[in-house]
Amino acid sequence: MSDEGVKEQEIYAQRLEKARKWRELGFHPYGSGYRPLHLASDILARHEKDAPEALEKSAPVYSVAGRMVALRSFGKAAFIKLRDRTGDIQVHVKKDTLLDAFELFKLSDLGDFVGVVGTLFRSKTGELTISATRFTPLTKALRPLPEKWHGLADTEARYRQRYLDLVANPGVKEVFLKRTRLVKLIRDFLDDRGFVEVETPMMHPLVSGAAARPFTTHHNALDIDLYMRIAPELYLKRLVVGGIERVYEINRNFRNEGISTRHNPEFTMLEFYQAYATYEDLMDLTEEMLSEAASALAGATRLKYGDHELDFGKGWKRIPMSEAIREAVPGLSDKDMSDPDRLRHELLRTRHADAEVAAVQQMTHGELVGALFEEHVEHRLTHPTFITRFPTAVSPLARRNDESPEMADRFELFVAGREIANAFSELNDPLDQKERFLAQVEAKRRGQEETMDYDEDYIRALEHGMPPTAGEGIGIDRLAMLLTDSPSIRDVILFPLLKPLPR
RNA sequence: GAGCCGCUAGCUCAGUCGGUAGAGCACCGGCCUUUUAAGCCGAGGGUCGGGGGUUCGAAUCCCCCGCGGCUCACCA
Repeated sequence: MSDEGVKEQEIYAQRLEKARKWRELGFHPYGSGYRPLHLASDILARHEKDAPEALEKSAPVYSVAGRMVALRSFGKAAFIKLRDRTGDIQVHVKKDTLLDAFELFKLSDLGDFVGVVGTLFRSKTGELTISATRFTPLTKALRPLPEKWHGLADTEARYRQRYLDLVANPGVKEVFLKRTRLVKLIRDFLDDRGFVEVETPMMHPLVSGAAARPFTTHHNALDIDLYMRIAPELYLKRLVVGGIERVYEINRNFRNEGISTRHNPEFTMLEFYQAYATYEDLMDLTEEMLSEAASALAGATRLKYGDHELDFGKGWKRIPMSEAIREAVPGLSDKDMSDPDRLRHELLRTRHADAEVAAVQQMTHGELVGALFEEHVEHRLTHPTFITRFPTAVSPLARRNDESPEMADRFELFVAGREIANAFSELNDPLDQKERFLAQVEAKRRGQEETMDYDEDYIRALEHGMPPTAGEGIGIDRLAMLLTDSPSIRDVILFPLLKPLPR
């Protein structure tokens, strides 16, 4: 506490002193067992239409408890606002009515938790208000709340001290409640369709399921290094092999990469797998699931996200990646798309730095297509759009297309210029999967960091037979961003990773 | 990892040309028994992110560092 200003220490000491006086008067400043009988929003709803005279006649008695979030004092009387989990309700305290208990009120501060019993009336301005006949101190807050009008604006403080952000900034709680409703809605949607929710390991002996750099950890008793999972994919597909034909998991993935407004090192992913389905079936399913989510959470299938208006109404565009690129880059013909040199030339028009040119020179055909897509198409996909037909080279777990084996039966869903979902018909041919793993191992040997390990047991599982299956991953945080109009992933993660403060 | 912007009282922010620190809220004291950011009077509160430099004099100009935000890169 040595880094605090003199004033904050003073406030702290003053409030400690008030807590001591509460004790003297027989009230534990950190007591327990107090049970309020009513909730703020229930009371307000029940008497919404009651006229002042009617209330005066019936004089209903209510008992509430909450944090004191506003205080307007007149010396021998005051209006305070109590906040419980449902909302705020105004309380009027008067010396005449409270008698000795008025002393308890005078020893309370903004931020304290108190319990109040009293009769409901309408104040002069018409607001439903409880006139306190009993006032019970419950918890003394030793530190002051942030400024009442502007709230807590400092972004870093908001993330580091989310508890204050939640108290001081209206709307923050709403965002997180919406996120919770989103997850519940997805669970219900999948459960209704016969999917089974499971939990698979977060600590993996191998790096698998995605192209990403992992966190490493260590198990002491076994004396082995483990990787925090970057994706649950291979475990979930083992379960399909085992007969859980529809399976899903909503859980954290960990990727040891940069942090940005769209990236947190740990993020929540929905992954689901459905036997006897194709990636095309999953486009239908995704469309249904997300348009339902949008209507339920945002109230409509059209919703505002930043400067965009997004239309989640059904009938989303489905367009092969190479076609999307040709639309965006007028000079490219269908034939050009299969000519790596032509694509390389196209990419070099915008990349001039030595390192960039060198990177382009090394790219495979599939990587060139991917790079062109990211450069010319991705950011323009505002409304939900399925991009299909990804190069097999960048889809090591996806099934080859029967007509063009160099392309995979895969799609990614883009909304507001961002990837929201990634899905494909699963590769269930163990021999092909073995080759793809070997190619990954070879890529790692060449120095590529984001590659998968060879997973022998997974091949073994496939050798026992996995039914034709399609699988999908949906980034829950990013979806929550869209549905809550949040500009940063940190606005939808309660405690995003921040650099620890020194000392 | 790179670029740009920011960091001043507990909170939200001013601070002019370089002249020695300000407001509102919060807090403390006084007045006030129907307020809605209550009001009126008074007081206290500062390592101006840290360090170094220029200068008679630095919150202000220069350099280094730290932390954060945004953009880019990597990625989902």
